[in-house]
Amino acid sequence: MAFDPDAKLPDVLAGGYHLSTQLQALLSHPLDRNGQEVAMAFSQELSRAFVASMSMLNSNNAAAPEVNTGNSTGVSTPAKDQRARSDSGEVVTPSKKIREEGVTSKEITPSPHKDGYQWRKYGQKKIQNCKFSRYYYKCNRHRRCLAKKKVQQQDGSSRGQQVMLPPVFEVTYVNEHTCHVLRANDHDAARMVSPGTTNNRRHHALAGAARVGGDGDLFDLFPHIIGGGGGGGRAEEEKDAIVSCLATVISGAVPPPPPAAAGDPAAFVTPAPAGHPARVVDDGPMMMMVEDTGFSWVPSSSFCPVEEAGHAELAMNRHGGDVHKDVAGFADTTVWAQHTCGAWRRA
DNA sequence: CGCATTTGACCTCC
DNA sequence: GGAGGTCAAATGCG
Repeated sequence: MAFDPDAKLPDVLAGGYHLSTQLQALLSHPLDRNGQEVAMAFSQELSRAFVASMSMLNSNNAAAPEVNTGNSTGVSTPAKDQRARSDSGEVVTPSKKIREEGVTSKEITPSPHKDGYQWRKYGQKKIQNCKFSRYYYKCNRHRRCLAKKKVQQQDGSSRGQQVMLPPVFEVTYVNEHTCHVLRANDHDAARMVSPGTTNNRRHHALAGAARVGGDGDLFDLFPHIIGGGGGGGRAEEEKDAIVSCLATVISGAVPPPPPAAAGDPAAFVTPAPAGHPARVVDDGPMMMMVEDTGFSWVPSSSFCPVEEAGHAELAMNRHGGDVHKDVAGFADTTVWAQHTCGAWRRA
């Protein structure tokens, strides 16, 4: 299957979804050599589908207003409107505070909370000419971390999709994360007082950050990955990671766990680095405290957790129920259906 | 009871 | 004065 360069995003995604279901069916049985080759072919097509999709998203982000400007499409932009569009278009007229602090980066993502950080919501604002409210978050990893982000859901209704697509969010990062240094200092200070006790260490970490999931968190596990906040190459890294992970999981012929029960939005499956218990800080509707081993922050194939998925199926337990996430989960509408921010919460 | 979220009020800028 | 951004008291949840 080749992807028509003129195909529309919904078509490509639908094709990718179809491929994934075929692949799942194929992988549900032990594979002989021939079966592996077929699976590899499927996986390659699947990779192309995702690359094509991301390429379309990126190109839309760069030029086309239909993805980037919410529900205001193609209208003239007087000065007043430019301000309203400042977070989604080329024209940015940030407030004094934002200007002083500086916008670090922007990205369009279906999973605005999957960036490896823990965020605390501190505000919500109805933005003029925007269908959805804007949400304001501060880094919750350290009280003194200056990093912030704004999350604005794009109006998907104008995209004319024929299949269900996840909502797209524009995430604007403001200020670099300083929590690494702050946390390191805290850890050093903790060691000075009482070296080598995890309880002490946990005590000095931010309460919300250290409380969940035992010792390690993403900083501890992947400090080289979760470096600065909102790096410029994030999208490219995501793409590479997705392609690499898909190729890896298929080439390894790792059969995925049984698909989640239909209609259960909380049921998704995730791979995880072996030996590193993944943590769901919050799987609530807002997905406030993230992160798990989601693809968003995995920068390179060298750290693809999927390689170990076969023996490290991750069970994230919360409220007595197991929550799983799979490599296919990022394309699974059941994931995004759970956290469309205010759109469905306030309907 | 502690913490996160909500939300109206307030501040600043244009 | 309107709009975006932030604050902080109120509220809800575990």
